[in-house]
Amino acid sequence: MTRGKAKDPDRGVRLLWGETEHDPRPGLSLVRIVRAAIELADEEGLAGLSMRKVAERLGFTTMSLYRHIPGRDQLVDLMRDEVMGERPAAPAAAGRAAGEPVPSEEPLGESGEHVADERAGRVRAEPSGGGWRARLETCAREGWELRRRHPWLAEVRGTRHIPGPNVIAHYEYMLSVVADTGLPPGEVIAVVGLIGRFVDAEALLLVEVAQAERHSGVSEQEWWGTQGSLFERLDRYPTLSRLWEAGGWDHPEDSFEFGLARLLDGVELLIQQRDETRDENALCKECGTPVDRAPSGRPRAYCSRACQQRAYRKRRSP
Amino acid sequence: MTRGKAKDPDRGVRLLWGETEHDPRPGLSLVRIVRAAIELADEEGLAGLSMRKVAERLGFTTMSLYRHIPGRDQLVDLMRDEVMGERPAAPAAAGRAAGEPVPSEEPLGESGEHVADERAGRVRAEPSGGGWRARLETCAREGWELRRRHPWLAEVRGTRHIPGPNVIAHYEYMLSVVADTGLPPGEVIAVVGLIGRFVDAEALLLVEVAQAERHSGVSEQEWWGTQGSLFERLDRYPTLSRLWEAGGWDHPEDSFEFGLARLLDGVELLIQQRDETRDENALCKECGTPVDRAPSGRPRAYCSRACQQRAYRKRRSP
DNA sequence: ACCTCACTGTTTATGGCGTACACAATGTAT
DNA sequence: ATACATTGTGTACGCCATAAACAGTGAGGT
Repeated sequence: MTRGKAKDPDRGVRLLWGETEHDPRPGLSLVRIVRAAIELADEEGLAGLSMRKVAERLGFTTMSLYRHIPGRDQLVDLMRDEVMGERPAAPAAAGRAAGEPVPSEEPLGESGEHVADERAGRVRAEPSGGGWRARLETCAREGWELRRRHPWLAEVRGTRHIPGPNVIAHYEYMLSVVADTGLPPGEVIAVVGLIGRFVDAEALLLVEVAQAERHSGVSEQEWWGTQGSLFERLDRYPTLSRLWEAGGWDHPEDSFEFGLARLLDGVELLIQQRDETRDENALCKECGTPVDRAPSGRPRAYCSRACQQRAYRKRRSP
Repeated sequence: MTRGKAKDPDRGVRLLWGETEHDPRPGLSLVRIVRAAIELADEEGLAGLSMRKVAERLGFTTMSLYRHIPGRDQLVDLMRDEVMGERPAAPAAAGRAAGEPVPSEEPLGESGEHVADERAGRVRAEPSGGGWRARLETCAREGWELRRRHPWLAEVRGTRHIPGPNVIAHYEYMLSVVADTGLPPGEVIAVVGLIGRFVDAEALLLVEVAQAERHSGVSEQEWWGTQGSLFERLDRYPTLSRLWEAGGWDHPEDSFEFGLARLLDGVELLIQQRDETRDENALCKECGTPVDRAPSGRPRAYCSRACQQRAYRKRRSP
């Protein structure tokens, strides 16, 4: 894979961000290829996605695809951005980033004001109440939901995938949610990355199970049953055996829900810590110099008795 | 991949758990193949690991490998277990699970008491002070370290890899560490899985960067620089721009350290909650019946005023 | 000594993959 | 009408895993 050279390195960007030339003519077109590829990947997974099969599904030869797309990698980028444009559940109108839904060919929703000169990807409709935690959780859940519809999304690996408008819109929104917490920039980015990678990792787990079941014809349980002689050897591991007998594997936690809760808890703790630190490093309300924090007790508002007194006098007789 | 049928489903288990037949004869052997494969994967990644190249490296034909190993998948299983047997940093002697280091051919360490009838994998030397958190963190760090030595380890995907003795020993140890916290079985397993998947996901990130750099010859920075026209389009995303200008990407957090800290914080919180719950569900100190928890305030020690009074009298005049 | 047989390595072949390259058909601009 | 850009096709290359048939080699039994 990815053996092709980049004769025109900008081609990938333009395909994703360029105005969609939706010609109703017969024959191949970018969107048709992308659509067919998504269908195929939905059915057979990303490993089952091949240029040959996409072409077959469209009734063309393999090489015809290359007249529209530089190669397989760019096709995947386009597929990713396409599905990221699907609305999560309730349809949403334009947002603050000059939005207009991007799903090509037919926006499917009622057309709002057209901006059309540049695509900016689908963005969230409104802040949609709740604190950062509820919103971040919703983001994670929508990502999870999306990956249940399009499992291959979690299989997309590699760091050099060009983000399209919809991918960026998602990213922008998540960043804005976390940025509202007042965390420093580096940590905002880290939190968003952490959550995103978590969702992907968990989704990948499910994909792998499904994939193995599909193309082996044997369910996960049955398959492990086949490896009977393995389990006999596990008796000598005390913790393993104890947990097994306690039914730990019979009633497993939902690993997505469990992990998400732990992760959000961890982030919440970080935010609390930062808040405290900020308070402790607060400036004197009177003179502006930094207040040194006390080892315990209520954080001080003034740097010295003198300032405290000055402020008191001001309050009494302004 | 994985197109071979399982004529002998137990073969995989026996290869991993069977006594190592280390024949010093010339020619091929299981261990030689596994060693060569590990070298190759260390250099070229799991995607670069092919039966052809392994055979070439050993000076045999491709098909000769199949006389010793059912297929590529099983080879990967064997490689995984092999490297899991490497000692983390300080060499460790036998543990409680009838340990003996498994790294085949030559154990490399000073031989302790031989048990030898069955392999049980390398296990930790001792509880090695510190609470669950320090120990779990050490586990994660060792996993991280191992994946830096053998990056392909993170690339091993799929749910149907048979664990060998060393893999199981690691798992057993992590389970025991978390089990010590008193969490219910399902949650113990969930925590260990969560941490494990996190380490893998983060390691995979690095692998992907390195891999892309290696076989494209262009560094990550340079490559993204090539996509210049992308960044021009990102100006209209407010949060993205703000974080960019604030230098969020210039001084990024160490995503492994950051994520691990959040994760452990989240787990710690869970454990605290469970402890409180346990206290709240504590039994009456006098009569033993469960105490119903109050919505707020100090948890009650007695189920009723009557029991509280009885206990008080006992204390006064025993 | 001879035959048998298991073990080990080789040769050949099949079907899959991404894509480079030369060629053909078609519609548009000059 | 001619030149040209666009679009689709056919062939070919090198890579992958592995199935199947074949060949050499040494051990055991007769």
